[in-house]
Amino acid sequence: MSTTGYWLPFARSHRCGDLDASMTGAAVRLMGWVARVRDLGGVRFIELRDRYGRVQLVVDAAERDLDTVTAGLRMEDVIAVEGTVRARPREMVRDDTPAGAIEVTLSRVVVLNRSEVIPFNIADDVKASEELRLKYRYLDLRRRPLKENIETRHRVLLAIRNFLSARDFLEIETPMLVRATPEGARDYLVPSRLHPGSFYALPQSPQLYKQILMVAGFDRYFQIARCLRDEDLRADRQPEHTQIDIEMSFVEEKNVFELVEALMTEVFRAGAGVDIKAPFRVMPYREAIATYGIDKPDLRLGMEIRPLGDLFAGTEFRVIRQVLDGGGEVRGFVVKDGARLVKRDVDELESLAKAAGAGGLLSLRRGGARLAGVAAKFLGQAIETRVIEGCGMQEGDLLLALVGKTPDINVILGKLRIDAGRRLGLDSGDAFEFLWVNEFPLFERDAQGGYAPCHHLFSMPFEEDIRYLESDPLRVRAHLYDLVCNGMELASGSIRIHNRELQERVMSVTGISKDDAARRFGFLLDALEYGAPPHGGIAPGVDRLIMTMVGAPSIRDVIAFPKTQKATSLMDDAPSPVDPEQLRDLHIRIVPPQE
RNA sequence: GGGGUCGUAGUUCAGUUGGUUAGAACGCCUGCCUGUCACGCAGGAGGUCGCGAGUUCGAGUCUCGUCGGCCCCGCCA
Repeated sequence: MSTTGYWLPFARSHRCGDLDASMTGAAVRLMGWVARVRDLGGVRFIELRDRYGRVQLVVDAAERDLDTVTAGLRMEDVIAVEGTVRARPREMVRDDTPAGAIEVTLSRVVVLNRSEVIPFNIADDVKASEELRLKYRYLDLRRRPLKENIETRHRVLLAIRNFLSARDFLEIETPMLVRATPEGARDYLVPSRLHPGSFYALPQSPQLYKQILMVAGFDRYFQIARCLRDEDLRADRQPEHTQIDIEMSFVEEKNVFELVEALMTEVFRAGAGVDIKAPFRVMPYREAIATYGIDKPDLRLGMEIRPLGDLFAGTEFRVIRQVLDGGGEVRGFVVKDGARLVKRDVDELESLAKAAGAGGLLSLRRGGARLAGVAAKFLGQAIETRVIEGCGMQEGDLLLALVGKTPDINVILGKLRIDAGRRLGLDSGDAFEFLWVNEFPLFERDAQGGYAPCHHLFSMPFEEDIRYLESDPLRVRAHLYDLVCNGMELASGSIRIHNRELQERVMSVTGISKDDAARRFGFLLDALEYGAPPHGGIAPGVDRLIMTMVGAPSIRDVIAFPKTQKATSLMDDAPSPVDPEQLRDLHIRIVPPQE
């Protein structure tokens, strides 16, 4: 009988993960990778691993042929084995794995393929650098934590398709080669061979197409859509990400909320086996900024930011008095049991505040009936009592506060709050705190002093704010909403504009003339004139959803083949130079970067 | 575009004020070992100190540049 070969010697009867004590006595044919070899001389143990689990194989040295074949085995060799499941001797039973009570005695071993000496161990807690792991991604993906993330991702995508399909949503594919859009994120461009000098873009999102699908009468659409943006990367940003693109006709904001709440409930059950609480809390943008200094607050942290001016009123402390007299504010938040923050933590928080533009950081700790801290001696018992009571400070609680102008100090306080929460470990744990943030402004100031869409151009303004479109654009709120979970923006959507005239007015606020609009978005504007129904939608990001669900620190942990921070793939070495002939076909000449 | 940080055997790391032949653990190879499960024991091989300049009698160590990984700001979802 052959002991090596590329062709399967027999059919697989079970997976390693199928075996447990109930299988004792069964004849099995397994295939998988050698995870470990323990050679005791007279007996050799081999741990066999496949996608489903691990099982221990046993070879007795007296079995000469088997001994010879297995003596040469190395980690990650691929083998096929035939054998019998038997109970382990009582004192050898392990209860940390399903197959811990049994082992397989072999009658045949075939080496299907050898492995080179592996560059790093296939262990749950890998020690190798991420650089190495990305180069050998196929080995990294054999590790259980990464494998389980990919499995979770599959279950989530399946649950999404089932959920939406059961509610009459149609999955419709939109093009990958689309028209370039200069505003918003930078496009990935694709040169056209048939049209020298012209380019397609890879889609940043299917936004325009899904709106046009609404005009086409597909009143419930979804797509598991890949979206591509040529922007710099972060721990939660990749050049291509996947979103669940959803659009509906004849709906209001609350209908979208209800749908997504039901979807998330289903998805967290399928993906993580967790029951989440719905409906989610809803908070206007203005309140999120005022209370948390950020539009995607992590509610797990608590520590709401509050105005403190009244509590400090009448203080002789110059730093505070001058700001209050000058129309500024004192704002801050209470760190529960802030004694857990040591002096170095507080010093680093102050550095963070100063780096963000604050003059300094007020830190006051309650000790008995008094406050302790650099500023405390300028306050006096009366004000200290007022602050302790007004903020509800318990023994050991720490008040962190800034003085200055809002919203500046609020944004800085928001950063301090997150940093303090991280130092206290409040951002870990298995809770999921969902939150809708809505009533976003339609516009924000852009770098040139003009107006840019806060989100995108197509969101419907509040009816009562439309009159400020031209006179005071920043005052215009829109039916724009984000779904936030644990400080992560999980989804973003809006009710869209379905009227050409209004759409053109909004565009013109951002500096897009009617002619520009017609040239660049003419197909959408035209479509709006042929019975476009009121519609709206949302797009939850799959990668961030899985990250949040499994607690992954990096988006790379939930994508099979991710890019590095410089947007390269270390495994296949993309991007790469191409042959001159390919460039000639595309009518492209390379201009080397200037020195 | 900017800031921070890391880069030394296959891997993870140590390496003193710049000084003889750059170490350890795991992995790998050889031998021994019949109940291991991070098996154990003995021995061995294995290095362009990311790359390039510079300073110096002498550079893993100091300086400059450069490449790459990661985190952050800008940007972006």
